[in-house]
Amino acid sequence: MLAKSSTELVRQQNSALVLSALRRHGRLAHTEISDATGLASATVSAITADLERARIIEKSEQQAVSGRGRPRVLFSQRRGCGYLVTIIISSDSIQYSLVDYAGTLLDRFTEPRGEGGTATFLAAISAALTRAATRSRIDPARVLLVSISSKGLAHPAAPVLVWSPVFGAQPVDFSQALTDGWSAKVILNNETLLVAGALLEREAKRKGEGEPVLAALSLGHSIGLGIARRGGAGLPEISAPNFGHMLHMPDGGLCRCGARGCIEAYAGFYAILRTAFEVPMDTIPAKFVPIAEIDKIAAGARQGNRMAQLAFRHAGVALGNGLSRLLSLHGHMPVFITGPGTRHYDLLQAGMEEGLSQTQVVRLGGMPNLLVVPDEASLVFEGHLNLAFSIIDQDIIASRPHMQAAGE
Amino acid sequence: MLAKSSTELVRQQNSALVLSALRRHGRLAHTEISDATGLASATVSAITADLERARIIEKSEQQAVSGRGRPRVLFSQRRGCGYLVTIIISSDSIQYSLVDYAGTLLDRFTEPRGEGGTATFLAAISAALTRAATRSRIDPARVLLVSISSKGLAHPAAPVLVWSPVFGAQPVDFSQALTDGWSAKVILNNETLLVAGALLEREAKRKGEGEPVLAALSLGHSIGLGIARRGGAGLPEISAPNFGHMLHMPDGGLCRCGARGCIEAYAGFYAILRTAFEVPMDTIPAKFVPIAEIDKIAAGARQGNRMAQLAFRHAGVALGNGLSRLLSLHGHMPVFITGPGTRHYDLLQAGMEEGLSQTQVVRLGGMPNLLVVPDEASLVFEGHLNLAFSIIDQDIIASRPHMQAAGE
DNA sequence: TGTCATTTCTCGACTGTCGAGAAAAAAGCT
DNA sequence: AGCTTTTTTCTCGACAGTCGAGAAATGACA
Repeated sequence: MLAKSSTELVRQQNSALVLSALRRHGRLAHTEISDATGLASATVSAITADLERARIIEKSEQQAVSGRGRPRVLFSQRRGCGYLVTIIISSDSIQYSLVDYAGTLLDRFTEPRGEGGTATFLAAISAALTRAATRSRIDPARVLLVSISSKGLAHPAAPVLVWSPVFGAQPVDFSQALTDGWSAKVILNNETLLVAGALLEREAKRKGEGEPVLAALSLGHSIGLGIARRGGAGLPEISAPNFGHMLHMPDGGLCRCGARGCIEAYAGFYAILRTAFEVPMDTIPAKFVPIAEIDKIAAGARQGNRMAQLAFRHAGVALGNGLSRLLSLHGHMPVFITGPGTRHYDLLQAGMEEGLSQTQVVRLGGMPNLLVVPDEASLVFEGHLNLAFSIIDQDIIASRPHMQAAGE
Repeated sequence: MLAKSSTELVRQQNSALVLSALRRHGRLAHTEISDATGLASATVSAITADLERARIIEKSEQQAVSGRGRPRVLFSQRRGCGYLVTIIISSDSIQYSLVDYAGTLLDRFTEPRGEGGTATFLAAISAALTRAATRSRIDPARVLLVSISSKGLAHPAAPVLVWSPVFGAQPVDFSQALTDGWSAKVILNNETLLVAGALLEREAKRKGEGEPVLAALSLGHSIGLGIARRGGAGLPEISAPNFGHMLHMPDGGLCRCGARGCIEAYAGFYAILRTAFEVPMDTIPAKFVPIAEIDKIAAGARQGNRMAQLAFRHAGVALGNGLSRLLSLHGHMPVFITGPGTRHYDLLQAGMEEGLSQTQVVRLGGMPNLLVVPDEASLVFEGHLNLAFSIIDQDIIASRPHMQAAGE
């Protein structure tokens, strides 16, 4: 059933519009907000007055010199309105970032990922969270959101890691990482999903609207994929398919996940290693492969080593076949390739194109655009900020029963 | 960018809500509308008055006897408000249905699908359309929508068949089927997409809300798949992946589409025939296989014929592998199986489960629910009506600049 | 014939957007 | 210095929409 609408929802929607304009462009004057949102000047006045009264935005100190005329008054988010913590979990370390409501980074530190089970893992995160808050003298209750990303499969609704390279099928419930005094909402997303979201936003900024849909493919020890789509209402929809463990080849090579024939079992770093050294395909894969090892194989391949070349070719074909299936099931879209594996994209490319070219969608719609974007780390953080602040803004607006007097 | 909102959009949204309630339940009284939509009684009064003035709905003649109290006044769509034509294209025939705005079937006839190219094909449709209109003495200008379905790949935006079993990659633009005097919008959708939409609606009616997402799989000469999802705003999102021609096996059997290794080349009727009779896999597939032929093979399989059994098993594995990839890329969901091929589901089932069981998503999330729903034809028509009327209602509401006086 | 139960309709309060013009405030000009 | 110009912000009244409460309508029932 559809949802009913009312005048109050109109105000909510338009307030969200103003906040998102502020997010996208940072510090805007009254007229600029009006231009960016399409709202009438009078409406912008009403909304900014409300938001200012509610201490969500504030008139900026520094005024933009605009030449003649009445000087502009710039609005921006009130920094102290709330805080965000992002946690980026990678195979060997965990990076914590504390960000204020205006989007500026206040603190960042990285801790090695310890040994042990999920309990000690969660305890370590819990401790790090408290450390982050106390170090910047911030009351944990004022942290509105903790945004976590990891490789692996996240539960669609709850902040639970359903499968991960490290803990396997043992679920990790991150909501347990919040101790007393914390009231933040916790979200967990696949890392490459955030990359896709960030790329969609970047493209939209670069050229008006940009791609309506795109995929991000992360190449590394494991294989990740995210899809971002500009939905009907204008807000982006992002999803993280389980691409790395999609079936590539029935009864194929053994994968870390325990299944056989996953894409990752052909295109992950450990798989490239396995093929290059002619280790049997049913060998339990290496837990961790230093990137230097892969670089060595790549160097060999570039110098003519047949098995090394074959390893990359097989990886490319697995990726290409997988992408062809992606296009079959999700429609045509450009693919942005990122992650440490992009260093050896030259060795993968031919195989990928071979793996793609056979399917009907590619024969009809042509080869998809394959673009390499090496700097994965900044994309992940960008994706965190995009997603987290859109949720925070939404929550803040929705949680105010009636704007009315908030006192001054 | 988000869209701005305004009070007028609120009215549009709520009018649509009222109309959709009327669609779903048929003939409703003031209070019932209020209950179904959640709108205040006064609001329902305002909206129904508007819609009545605009001659979109009308007070029904027959009154429901409700016991004591002021008698209820039932509203329903005004039949003459507009008309809908649905065209269901199958491999050997084309079925035309004329439906009035209230959803009642006025006329239906089926014509054999002639020989010849796209031009004669379109001309035949054009002629049939005019015939449908004149036979019921309806001005073609009052047909608001022509909703077409076919197997194959439809263009996401325009009513163009990008690939079809009959015409191959030669595009068919159905908007050319409208001659002078017709002003209807034309939409084209994959047949199985409509099935998925109909199933989603059925499930929602059966139990509150029902499945949030489901897939429909159609088994026949070709293989079709549709996905229906209850979206964030409550309105269903449906999509038709190119499942039948997704890659099953690299360098595999030759498919009708010209590619190799498509799922259809293993699970379509012609593929079952090919395997059962041990015809080489690179043989150009049969244009058309009578269902009796498949029934014969199935009977043989049930009596122990090894090759016949193998044919169905291979088909099942291809479908199962394909579905496992669907779940990997779209998340877990139940699969409703329909089409003439369901008659032999008993022979396919084991292979499908084998093909599904290997992948990580299935190992983690369990085997998806596989449900057989044989009556495909009524699902297709139901899907046409659901989709068409939601579009028609939307258009009607949006196209009225300002309700105001519409005269009496 | 009068009362009752139930539904529909109407009124006033409230919230929201919009366009137009008034007010503000700095730069430029004489 | 004082006036004009220019640009931005603010304010006011008109208009559209929803909602709750209560009035009006109307057939059933005693």
